[in-house]
Amino acid sequence: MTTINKELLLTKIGSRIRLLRETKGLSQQDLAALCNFEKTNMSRLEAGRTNPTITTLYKISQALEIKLSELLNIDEL
Amino acid sequence: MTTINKELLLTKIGSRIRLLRETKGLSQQDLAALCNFEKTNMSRLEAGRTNPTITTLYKISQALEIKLSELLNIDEL
DNA sequence: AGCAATGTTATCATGTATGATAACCAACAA
DNA sequence: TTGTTGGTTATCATACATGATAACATTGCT
Repeated sequence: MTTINKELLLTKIGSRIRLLRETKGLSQQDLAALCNFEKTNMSRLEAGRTNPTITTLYKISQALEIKLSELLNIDEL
Repeated sequence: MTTINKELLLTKIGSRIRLLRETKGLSQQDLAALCNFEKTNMSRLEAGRTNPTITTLYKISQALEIKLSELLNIDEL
């Protein structure tokens, strides 16, 4: 259980969202729409350029039809 | 996979943190110290009176020595 | 060539999370 | 009584997430 820094944490989560989104064949636009926000904000999230709140991540998990814990199921975290 | 409202989401997460904290025999003070913040902020979090960022939740998971996905492993979410 | 789709960055206003301090309550021990 | 521990709430300043718009680059299609 090694602690990683904030930047790495955020990029890992962003990459995880991107992976799951692409697996479902959705564009950033599509996923953003399902979450009721703009594609620009999805781009920012996936790039790890923001520190999302749990409600934002929950909206994404719902749009991806997975559990919140699955969205954040990243080996290193 | 039913969508719940924000307030319920936050109280469920707060309760989850409290449960895990008490299971480890830690006071709010103890856990807050491990996370490098004040006990008042831990109280606020557990009460669901704030919408935590993922970095805050990550700090807590590290302090509790569990994975982030385990911290958020709540049936309904 | 134009055009639509996809994704990115910059920027802004507004709301709110965080970090901190102080005041308070309850339970309990000295 | 006094002091300690555990927890709560109110409040404040500062930083930043969110929601939104605009501008831009690519790619691929017609």
